Amino acid sequence: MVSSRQTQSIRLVWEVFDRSDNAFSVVELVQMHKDSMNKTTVYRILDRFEKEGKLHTFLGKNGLKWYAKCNNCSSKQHIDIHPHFQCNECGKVECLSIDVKIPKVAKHHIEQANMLLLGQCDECVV
Amino acid sequence: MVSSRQTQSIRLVWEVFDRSDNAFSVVELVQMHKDSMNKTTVYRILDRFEKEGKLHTFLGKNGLKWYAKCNNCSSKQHIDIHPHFQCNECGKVECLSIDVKIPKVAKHHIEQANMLLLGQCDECVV
DNA sequence: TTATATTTGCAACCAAGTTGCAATAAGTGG
DNA sequence: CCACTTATTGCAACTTGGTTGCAAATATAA
Ligand SMILES: [Mn+2]
Ligand SMILES: [Mn+2]
Ligand SMILES: [Zn+2]
Ligand SMILES: [Zn+2]
Repeated sequence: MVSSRQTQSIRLVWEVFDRSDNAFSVVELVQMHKDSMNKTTVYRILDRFEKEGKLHTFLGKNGLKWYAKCNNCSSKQHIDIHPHFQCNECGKVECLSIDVKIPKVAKHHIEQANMLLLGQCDECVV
Repeated sequence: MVSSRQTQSIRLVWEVFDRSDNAFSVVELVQMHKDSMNKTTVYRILDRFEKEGKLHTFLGKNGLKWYAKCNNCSSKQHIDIHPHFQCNECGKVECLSIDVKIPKVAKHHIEQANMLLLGQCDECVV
């Protein structure tokens, strides 16, 4: 279901993404809002933002869910599919605006390619 | 820790992989051995096989852990890194022997690229 | 066959995520 | 400004995948 009311909690969660272009894990998001709302609420709001095309999600290296702002997506479709990077040192996650060409596989129909790059980020690289 | 004894349980878990080139989720593996061993044992044996370079693991579309046979890996290193495919219809997972060239990202050091392709497998494609 | 160290079972635990339902609070119209 | 309707939230309980500590079992070397 898509949000139809502008609540305090919705504003608070959105602010985090509005102020930064980083990706945030669901664990961070629950943690940073733990004094102002229930974790269920955080999960539900993130869910709605995704359905509305405001945020997109992907899985980090341990299968943890991450959220980041969308560009030009809508409740109709998510169009900004791109690879993500996660730093093995500090754990930070970034959206990468590079194109991955989807490989062809005989007799298969490929709909989507999820790519997660692992390594050291600009702050952790030696 | 690497196996130093050949037990019944170890033999049973290995047989599954020996008989097929499929990938198996940890959930399937626990399920199929539930009458002959404890789930903890399954987890521990899979763990050892990975450390020994007999199996490699990766995450499927819901963050679930999957295991598949290695080719020419050892306890020293896993060398057969490749993309995986998961069918959106039947859930089946396959190792793909295709090369993915690792993209360069400015100021980052990329160590590894995990790629998961999603779509319809040969049996589910229309 | 015995000794020893590895492996296993079990029960309890943990973390991420979900559900049902009652309470609360946006938004609407009067 | 007030009442009403219904979306949203809090809460507690639950589910699932995965881990841990420790005592019991068992593979192997002597
Ligand atoms: Mn992204
Ligand atoms: Mn594989
Ligand atoms: Zn870093
Ligand atoms: Zn299929």
